[in-house]
Amino acid sequence: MTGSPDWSNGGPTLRADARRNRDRILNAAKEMFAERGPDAPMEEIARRASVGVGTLYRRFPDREALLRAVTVDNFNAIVADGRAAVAGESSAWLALSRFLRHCVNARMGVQLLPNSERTSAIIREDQHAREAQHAMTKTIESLVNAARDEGVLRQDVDTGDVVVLLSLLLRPVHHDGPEIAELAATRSVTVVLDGLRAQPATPLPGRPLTAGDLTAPLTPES
Amino acid sequence: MTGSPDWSNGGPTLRADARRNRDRILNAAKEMFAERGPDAPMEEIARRASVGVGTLYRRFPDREALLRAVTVDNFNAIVADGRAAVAGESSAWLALSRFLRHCVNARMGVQLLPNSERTSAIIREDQHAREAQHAMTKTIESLVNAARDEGVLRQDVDTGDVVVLLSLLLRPVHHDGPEIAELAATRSVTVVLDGLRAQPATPLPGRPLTAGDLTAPLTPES
Amino acid sequence: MTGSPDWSNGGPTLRADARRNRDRILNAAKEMFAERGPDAPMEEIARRASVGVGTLYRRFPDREALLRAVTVDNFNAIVADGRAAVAGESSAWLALSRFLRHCVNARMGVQLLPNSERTSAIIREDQHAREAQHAMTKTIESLVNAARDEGVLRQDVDTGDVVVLLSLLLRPVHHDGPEIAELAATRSVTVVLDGLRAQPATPLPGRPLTAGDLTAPLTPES
Amino acid sequence: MTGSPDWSNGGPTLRADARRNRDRILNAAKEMFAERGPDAPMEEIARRASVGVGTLYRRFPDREALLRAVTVDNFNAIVADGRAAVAGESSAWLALSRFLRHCVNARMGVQLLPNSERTSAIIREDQHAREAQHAMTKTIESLVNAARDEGVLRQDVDTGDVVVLLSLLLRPVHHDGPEIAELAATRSVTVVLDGLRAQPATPLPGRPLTAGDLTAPLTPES
DNA sequence: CATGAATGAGCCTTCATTCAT
DNA sequence: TATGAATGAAGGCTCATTCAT
Repeated sequence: MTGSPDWSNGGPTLRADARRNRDRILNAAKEMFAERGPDAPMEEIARRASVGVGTLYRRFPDREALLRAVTVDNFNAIVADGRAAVAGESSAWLALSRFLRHCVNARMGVQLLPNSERTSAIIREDQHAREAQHAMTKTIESLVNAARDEGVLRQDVDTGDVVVLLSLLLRPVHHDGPEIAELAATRSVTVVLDGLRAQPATPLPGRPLTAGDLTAPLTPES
Repeated sequence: MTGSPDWSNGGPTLRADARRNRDRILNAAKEMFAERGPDAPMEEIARRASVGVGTLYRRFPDREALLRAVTVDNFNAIVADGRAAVAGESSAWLALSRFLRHCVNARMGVQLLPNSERTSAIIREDQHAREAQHAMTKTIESLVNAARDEGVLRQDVDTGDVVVLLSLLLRPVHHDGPEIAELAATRSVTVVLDGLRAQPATPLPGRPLTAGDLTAPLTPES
Repeated sequence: MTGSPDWSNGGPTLRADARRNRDRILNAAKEMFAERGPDAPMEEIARRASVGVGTLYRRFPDREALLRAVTVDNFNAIVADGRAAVAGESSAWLALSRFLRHCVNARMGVQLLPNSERTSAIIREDQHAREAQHAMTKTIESLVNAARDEGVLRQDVDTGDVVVLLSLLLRPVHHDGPEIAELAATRSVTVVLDGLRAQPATPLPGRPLTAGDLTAPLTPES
Repeated sequence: MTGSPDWSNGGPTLRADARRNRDRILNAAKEMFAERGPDAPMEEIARRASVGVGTLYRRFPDREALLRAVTVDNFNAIVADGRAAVAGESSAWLALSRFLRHCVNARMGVQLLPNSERTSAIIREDQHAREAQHAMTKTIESLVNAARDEGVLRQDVDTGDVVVLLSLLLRPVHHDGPEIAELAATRSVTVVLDGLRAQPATPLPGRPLTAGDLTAPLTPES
């Protein structure tokens, strides 16, 4: 949940308790998908949300719907992070950098991401998800453009490259303990950020990946 | 398959045709696991190997055994890559760099990796896998140490860090076409490699991750 | 609903609006059972009656109760048809004939009939239904007896035979369009009626089926 | 099963035991569908066939497939009955009459019939079923035409009318015991047959229903 | 009272594994 | 030994029924 207003999720305003259930389910699903992948048993998700399966299915007619909702919510969270980063930092590079670090720290363990096979399919077929993805891309795009214009981000990089790197950093990796996991995560982002700075040792091969290289165009209807 | 001699895989030397079957199955499994994850249906794996399920189960008593075999084979492949890199390059940094690039290009799409949750469990419980992982770690360790001693690899990095980054780079990401996939892969490694060079802009947080931080100690028996 | 007085249905006189709900539900159920069989989802029935499930369950404690009510109502409708036929026709044969035609036309598509397995069970166990069925049988019996006495209905036929044939004619049959359905229905009754006339070509096998052959005896209590 | 040769059912010749299982399942399904309708639990069907559910599903990928197979088999049985009737009787009317009686006696209790809603859908979408239905219609058509030409069957009747009446007669009706059931069945056919004879008292309304009125045209492919 | 949300039992279907051919 | 059939446990989903609002 991204603190988005009532009507952003379950259609026309839900009864208070129903709304609460919807949120619990969404959170449980997010965790479960992160831990055990997109095939995690529905019943376990329900159990973790302290809800009967029936309730889960009333809110999300099938697994696809649930995956869709989680995907959209993840995209929204990223957008929120991006905005917060811009608001809270003095330079574009610091904003971008804070943004990446925050995504990695916060979502450590999320498994439904930009660029998983399943996510692609979801986005391809769902208007809602397409919009959320578009918003996310736009957010990252403005972070990237600003940082590049500022001259700290290397010039041969574009939005798509950053999205790809973010995707990689968000993949759940298993570690033997929280301390190691924490270290691995923060050190990895740092290395990547250093690799993204100007004065690069190695020119990047090919051409910059743009936002459009990764996202389906946002069609009006469909 | 890594062209490793007979005895490295299926125990006591197999008859030629039996051996051929084992290999077909292993390859089919590798592809299948890469494409559809570690829960890919056994029957599909058998079909892709052009073999009956029965035959598959004769060779690998259950899914775990198959996963184990694929894991070991993947580790071995990495070792082979590492050795080839050392042999083929004039400096340690070039070797490390070629090694990472090669892993990423070759295994684009592999899904059973160092540091997936399942892989951890397999390694924890299988002597064979443990040895293969150990060999892999040793290989990477020597690449890393040499490159750092040489002064091109940043000093605040250790083997574990590189393993983690390699794990991330090996995650399968879905892209809309082979061209994008290719670009995304090579550009990502390049950014990471640049991030791994000396004269880093940002000191890495915490302490270097060592080989031991990521791998279970190699116990005599099990 | 057969315009029967208040007390014939929902027990002690219902408030006007409550009564209206009961009727809407009953009608919805009748249609639904006709179209999709006795297992039609309760929620759909409720929806068609423009009522919440809760309301449905307040009126009819479970599916059985609803089936019972529909069954009774169907029996009552048949009785009413029979009486109307007697009143409106000059000869007993014409009355019987009009009765059958009318049942078929009106109830084209009803699925809860005399002689479905489920109906049998309902009648066996419900005093109310038993009485309704008894009334229905009596009505048909008098039509049949009169027509036979008159000499137009063949002599080797009894009430049970007519009930069986009526049951068959009332089964819902699917047709590709309303015109075909209409033709099929009216032509079928006509053939059957011709088969029921005197001067039969073929003596009927066995013995006449009486009313009692088909209906449970009407026990005082239950 | 209609004693049809090996290859007429389960595709390329099945292993002997597999074939036996297929037949047991088909028979069990036929009985089950007859007794409890097309929603009868798959597990019960399997149990009655003394087979695991898995086996059932290996042979018939889903309920639809099973329904299809039973439908086709029922059509085939009717065709066989028709041919036997022609072969065994000296006049066309006797053949038609024996055909109807036999269908009714033999299939007393079958529930998947020409002209149930579900059957219509199956035929609409399955080439195989469409052919079987077509064969059935052809068979009945020749019986009907011959009998009408002979002058015993009433002239204002066509194939479609007979198919409709047969459909009605085949509906499963519940009776309190086998004796009553037997009587009801044979007496009903007899009445109908008498209604189908020439010198009808009542001209049939509308126009004769032809074969084409009831069956989808047999398209070359699908 | 009316409503619609929550619950959980039940049936459908898939697939890992075993076993007869 | 290779094959593919049979089995049954596990998980998806629906819907009858109960209960809080």
